[in-house]
Amino acid sequence: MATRYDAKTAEPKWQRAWEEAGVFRAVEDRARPKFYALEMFPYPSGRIHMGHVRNYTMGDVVARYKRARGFNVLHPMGWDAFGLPAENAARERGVHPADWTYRNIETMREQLKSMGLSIDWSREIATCDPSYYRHQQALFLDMVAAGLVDRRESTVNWDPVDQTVLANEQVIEGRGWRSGALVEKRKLAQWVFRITDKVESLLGALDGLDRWPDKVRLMQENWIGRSFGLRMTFDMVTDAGAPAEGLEVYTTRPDTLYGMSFCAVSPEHPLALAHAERDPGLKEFLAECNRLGTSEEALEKAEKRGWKLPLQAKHPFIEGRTVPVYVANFILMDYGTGAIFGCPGHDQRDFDFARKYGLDIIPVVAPTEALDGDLGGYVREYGQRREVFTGPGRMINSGPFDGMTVEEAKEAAMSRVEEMGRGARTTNYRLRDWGVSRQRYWGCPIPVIHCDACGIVPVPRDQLPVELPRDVAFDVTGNPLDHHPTWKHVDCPSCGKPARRETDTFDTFVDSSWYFARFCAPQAATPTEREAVDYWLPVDQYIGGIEHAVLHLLYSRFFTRAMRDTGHVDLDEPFAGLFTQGMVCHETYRAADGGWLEPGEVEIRDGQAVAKATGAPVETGPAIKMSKSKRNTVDPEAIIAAYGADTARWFMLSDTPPERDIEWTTAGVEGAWRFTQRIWRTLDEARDTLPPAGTGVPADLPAEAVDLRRAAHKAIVAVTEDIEAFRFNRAVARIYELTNTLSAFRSDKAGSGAAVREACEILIRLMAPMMPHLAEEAWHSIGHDTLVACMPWPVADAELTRDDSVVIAIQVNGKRRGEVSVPKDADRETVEGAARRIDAVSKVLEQGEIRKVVLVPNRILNFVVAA
RNA sequence: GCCCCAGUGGCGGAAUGGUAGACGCGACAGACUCAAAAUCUGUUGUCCGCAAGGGCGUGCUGGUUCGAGUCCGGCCUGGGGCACCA
Repeated sequence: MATRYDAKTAEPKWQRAWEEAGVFRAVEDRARPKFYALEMFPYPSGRIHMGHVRNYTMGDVVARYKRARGFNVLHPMGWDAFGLPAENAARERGVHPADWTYRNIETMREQLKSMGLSIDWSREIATCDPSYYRHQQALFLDMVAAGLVDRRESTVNWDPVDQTVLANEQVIEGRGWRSGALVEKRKLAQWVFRITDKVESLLGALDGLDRWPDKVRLMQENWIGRSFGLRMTFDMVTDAGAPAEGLEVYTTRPDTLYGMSFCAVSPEHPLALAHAERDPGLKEFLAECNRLGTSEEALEKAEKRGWKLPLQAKHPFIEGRTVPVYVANFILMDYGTGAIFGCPGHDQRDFDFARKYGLDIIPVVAPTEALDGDLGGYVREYGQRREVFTGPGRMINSGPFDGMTVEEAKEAAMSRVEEMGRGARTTNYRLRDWGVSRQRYWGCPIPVIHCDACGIVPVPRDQLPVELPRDVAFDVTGNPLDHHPTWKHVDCPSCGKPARRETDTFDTFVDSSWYFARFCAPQAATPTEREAVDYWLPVDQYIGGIEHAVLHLLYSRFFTRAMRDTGHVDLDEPFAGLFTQGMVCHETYRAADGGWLEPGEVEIRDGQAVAKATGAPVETGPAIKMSKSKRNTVDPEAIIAAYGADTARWFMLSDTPPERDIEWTTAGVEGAWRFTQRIWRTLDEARDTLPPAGTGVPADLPAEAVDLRRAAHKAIVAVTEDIEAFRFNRAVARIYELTNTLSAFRSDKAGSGAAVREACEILIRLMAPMMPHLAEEAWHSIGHDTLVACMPWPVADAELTRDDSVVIAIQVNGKRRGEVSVPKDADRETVEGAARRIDAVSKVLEQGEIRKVVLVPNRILNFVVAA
């Protein structure tokens, strides 16, 4: 009889058994309810990391659990395989991006398989494979035909290190999200997806995503940034009094029009550019603004600067009133019209600007306190304040609007401007169209041809895929495709004359915006197979990191809509359920010289962390996200080799709620490993007393055995609820409880063998989604020749999960004074009588008069006593 | 600056407005052992007490309630998101 569970031999054995039985192969079956479980697919960077282990463990628990619940489960895996690191590897190590990528995929596939995931590997896809990206090219052509794509000359964020365009979403604090380089602005023709065409749908449908975290929905809402306001045009005159072209502004505070004391335009505004032609000082000012760009906003946070134009804007409501017009560094060209009117009374930036340039500060909204008090004094002192009033109140200094609320005044002002024919109510969005052109080699080629005679010509369908050439040079900056001697030279499909291929490739977010649909029929000759996607989509449970809360998830939602428009799917929302898991963290270790040490290089001697090699003391830092730069990573492969996959999986699920960050600790892993052994030992010890597999539970059991059954059946209810609610840490605690109960039970108790067998089998099946290999080994060891992976989820017997008696807490004035055990649903008299027999209770009751007795059935009894 | 979220033992964390601290880690004590490891048993919020028992305890502070970790107001701290967004 084995006394130790040997993961090293058991895990590969059961992985082979699952594979040979084809347990996880998904086949459409309309007779059964489907469940599509998906984790965000990995970028093949080289090796899996602990974040992957956590992500895929959670997904695997869900997939295995749903399978046991009778669902036809699709649980695929693929590779987000295009991207910059492959090209960097080519530059740095001379290895071809394709070779580097496919080699990494090989390695990582084996690593993932060693985790024992219930993946249907027959559906594996890699986005860098022509068999995938040819369909992406076809989708693009369909989207062009459907009017969802534009080619636009636009100002783009240019990453000078990566030599590529970045989406606004990819610019973080003014720096490229991958390179970290300061981003510059450039004009470039590029392809854009018209995501703003779908903005109302993308925003409105968020409400229906009730199985998404509120946080993610809120982040998407903020990203889309809808606001309601007014576009209006001011008449303009030159300082000399000559008429000039009108200025269109956007405002969300038309109620404050009477407080207007200046207008301002963005440094990129045509008006600013036009005046700069004649004004060298302005030109220099614009250059300075441009240098600041979108970056370092913190540096210049307080510094609001303007340049006065020789123009005046006429107030639309006040005859004869004009205000100066500035170019100001805080106006964004991309938002609204790139021009504003300033009301320093009720906007902090306008206020700061007005103070700096000595402009009028006119309060036009007053809070109730001011209205009730000395309003004149309030107005006189307003300009001396440091902060403006932006709250609700009533209008002052505003002619016909005086006395209105802010909301009423907004309506009134907008109506009046509209009646005057000077403007219209509009809805404005922060969201901008999605530029997808990248000057990269290792991406999906954009399937168009530029012809001098015909313009832009789509590549004919029968010529897809446009394949990447293999022979490219990486020792040049910019796009290697552009430098290829022959690839871009083709004949125009339309007129036959020499023409040029588009050498830009797609943003890799395009690749990941539809892969979930491709998994439904990965071999299909068309991008999707309608039968398959209609059956499998939407993804029922999607799991990934919060870092994709905006970009990937918003793009995928857009793409699904675009695929519906082009007939490839018949739904709007790709992910019915979303879960965002926390990061995996670890302590950091720093040597005296400032260098970081890996966890494996550090040990504790006499309570002090020291470097193993030198014995020198090491400074221990707080647990932060595992990263190569801080060297606080732990290699999953080493952990799996040392402890087994089940231990790693169990650790990932224990203790910490899945949405929070988890700290990886050696003690924790060892604890998880000890538990696998403990389960094995417990089952091992019970085994000899068990009746044969398949033996039913007799009706006449000893009382202790009935208690054991109760514990087991209650565990079914609890674990089921916890898995359904993504509370894996609690499910784990329930399994500990059941194990404790089982190991404390004297299994030789006459006549209770069947109950012990039942409890063992329940324990094995409840832990199977989390520790699948151990479960199979244990299942086999107690006499089964089936696979747990194919067993249905245990069903709790309601008779056994119901309690006949309950313990009720007795309180006096809300303070706990004792407890009584009474039959379930006992009436007030019974409970109160039992409570009065408790000394501690009766003693206190004697000291005062009972005013009230509150009974919460089966929970609590509270005497309210007056002293 | 604005918008979210979170503050509970030594630690990770439990707790439909109803017995705060489940479960795990760590620690301590004991058993087994020549010894250690492993394993098993017990204790483990804090203070007073030999004990029985009692006082105090969920960041701070008010409130609602018979009853608040949970709900409401104000504050403090930490984390995340957005940001010259008109």
